[in-house]
Amino acid sequence: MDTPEKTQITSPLSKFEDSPVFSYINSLSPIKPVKSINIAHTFHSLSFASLPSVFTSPHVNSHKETRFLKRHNYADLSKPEFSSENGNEACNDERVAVDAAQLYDNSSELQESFDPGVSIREASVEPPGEHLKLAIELPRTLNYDCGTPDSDQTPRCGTQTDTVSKSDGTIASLVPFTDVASHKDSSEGQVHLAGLYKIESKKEATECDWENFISDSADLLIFNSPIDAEGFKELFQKSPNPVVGFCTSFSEVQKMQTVNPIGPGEQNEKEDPFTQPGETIELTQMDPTQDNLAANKDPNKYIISNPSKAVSNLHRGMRRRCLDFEMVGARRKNIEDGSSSSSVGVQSDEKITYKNTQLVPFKPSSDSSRCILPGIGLHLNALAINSRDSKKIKHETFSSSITLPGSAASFHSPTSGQELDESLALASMERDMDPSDNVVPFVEDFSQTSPKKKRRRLEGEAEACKRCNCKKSKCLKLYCECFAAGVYCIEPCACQDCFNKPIHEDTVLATRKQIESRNPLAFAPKVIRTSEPAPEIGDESSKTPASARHKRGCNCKKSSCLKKYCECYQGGVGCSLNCRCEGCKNAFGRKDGSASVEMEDEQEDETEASEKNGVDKTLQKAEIQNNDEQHPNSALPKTPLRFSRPLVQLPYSSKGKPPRCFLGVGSSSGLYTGQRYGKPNILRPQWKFDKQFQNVPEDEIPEILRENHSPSSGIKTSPNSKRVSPPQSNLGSSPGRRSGRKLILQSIPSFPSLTPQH
DNA sequence: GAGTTTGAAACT
DNA sequence: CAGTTTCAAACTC
Repeated sequence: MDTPEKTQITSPLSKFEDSPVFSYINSLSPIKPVKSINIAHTFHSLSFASLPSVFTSPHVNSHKETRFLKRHNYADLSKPEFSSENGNEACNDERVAVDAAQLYDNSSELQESFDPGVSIREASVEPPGEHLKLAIELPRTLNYDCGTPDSDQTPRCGTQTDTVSKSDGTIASLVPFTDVASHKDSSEGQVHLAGLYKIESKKEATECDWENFISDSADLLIFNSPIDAEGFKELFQKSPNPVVGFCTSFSEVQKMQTVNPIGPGEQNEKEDPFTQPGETIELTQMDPTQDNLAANKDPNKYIISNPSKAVSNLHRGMRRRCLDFEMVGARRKNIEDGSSSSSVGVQSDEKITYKNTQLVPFKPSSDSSRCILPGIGLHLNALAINSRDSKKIKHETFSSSITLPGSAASFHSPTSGQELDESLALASMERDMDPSDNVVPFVEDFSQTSPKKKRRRLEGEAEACKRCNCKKSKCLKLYCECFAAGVYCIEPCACQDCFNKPIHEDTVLATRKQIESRNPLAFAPKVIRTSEPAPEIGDESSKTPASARHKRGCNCKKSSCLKKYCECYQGGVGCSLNCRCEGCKNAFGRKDGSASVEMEDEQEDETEASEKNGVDKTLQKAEIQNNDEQHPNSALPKTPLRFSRPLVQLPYSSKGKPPRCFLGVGSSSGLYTGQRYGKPNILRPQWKFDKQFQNVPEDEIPEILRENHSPSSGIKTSPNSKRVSPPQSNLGSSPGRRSGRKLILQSIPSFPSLTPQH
């Protein structure tokens, strides 16, 4: 502990322990000093362990060591009994370790003190090196954590945490805890983790009822991130070392539950910056047996150990714009930063979980950008992972996660990618977007490796989300579909040097602002829809078939507006006067207004349904005419994304691409910001949803649109836009003017955008 | 899957 | 504001 208080306290304590008086007292007390305890491996030992922790003297260190030793011992010792007891001890040891960490300032002292106690136990079983190593590392890590203001000391250490957190403030607090612990292992769990507590009790009953434990823990874990939980499960199940003592496993489990990918040893290594390289090396060498430690030698790796890998993979998988919990993200961030505390950090996670289970849905944190959706699974935005990496990860695990609000956990089963896709799709389908929801669930296809393939695949499927393939734009320009849609790039994206990721949030937002400064409507939906038939839209537009129009109009020269090159066509809208296209043959409506399939339908139907139908018809016709990819709305029913809301309602089919999965984004900037921005505006990705006309009942119309802006008005506002001015500007200009007709930006209202958040 | 075409976006 | 370049999607083979 960096804190002087601790050090002060510790030193006296250590002195006290060292003092003959202390030894004398120990001899008198029914409880024997840790050393003796260690030998006995009995509950008493546990209680003792707690005591030393209080004192923070070398005993503490010994305990730490013992903990690790215990692990090994367990490994060596197949006996369940020992394991259970040891586990208890281990827990105690951990606590002790924590305490020691606080005291750790004098690492040398710890080591020294540590040696004797440890030697007794360990001598037989393990090489002292490990213990020393562990002891050293732990205290360091702990110290580190303590030093960091942010570090969640309490949460980090499941049972241990309590002691740790308390220790920060006062050592005394530790004492009671230790006492409790001494009585029962479970006591620790009680203090901090109810869920854990159960587990511990189970331990006693059976050494390794891991599955049960996992299942139990899973519940707890789910809230944090279902993925993690599963990952943990996998870890446990897969754990190559059955040997791992119960205690060890338990502690690990806790850590794992906490979502900390890094195992204890690993964590230590990460924290290594504090540790001296030489020491660490020695220790690792000392313990060749410990896979985790050895593997973890690489400080750069988040997770080395097998179990940790699974977890890490899972986390990596969750990449997308949305984060499960900020907490998680924060944690990860911390980890990345190196600030993350070791095992302690993990434990903290646990704590958070059980405490915050409620929180899970969503935290509006400062980091909000990451967390878009409440309850949405988080993609480790915090972790800056290259899309490439993610791809790699995919193979191992479902790289991308779907962030479904609420139930993310359910979806994150470590199943095959297809299953995930399906589950995701289902989830998305099941999940209706609440008007309040900022985020729109997006589903991604994990199975596909190449973006194109994915895209195509998804195209067929209404659900698919778009993925970009940017190579030079860094996904920070409107060229990038993801960026344009206001969403972060995700694993499936094949982009290179992508900056459109949560890690680069600042850059993304800055760029976004910059672009908006140039063109306020840059992120506005490209297609504007009118509730009523086109007449409003433009002079000619009135003739145009589609109720919706492209805000800027197209500029097609060669495609005759019959291919997706044409944004109007792509959006399923007819060309309007604003269009400068040549040889327009837009199936949805020619610029000259000649071909309007929809006109009739639209005129008749102002209602959503009617409009939709019209759209569908138009689309169908278009297909017929063009033989293009587009499918009529028929896809709609299939679309997983069908949202209760209008946003999603539009048939994606019109576009070859399914609407991209987007996170709900509030204002234009909002996509990235997500909830931060406060208003749960309906966000639509301009994206392809926009393009498709959506008839949105007024009710459904985003507040922004309703309240303020007639869409048209918004359009007009664009100062810069040459094109920006909507062709329908006439329409838009007067919201009230035309009977009830409303022009609505399908996509998220970008206008209020950027500013609100920051 | 690679290469071409296309038009929007960005730049000058 | 117009012209040019850049870019990535759409498309073709």
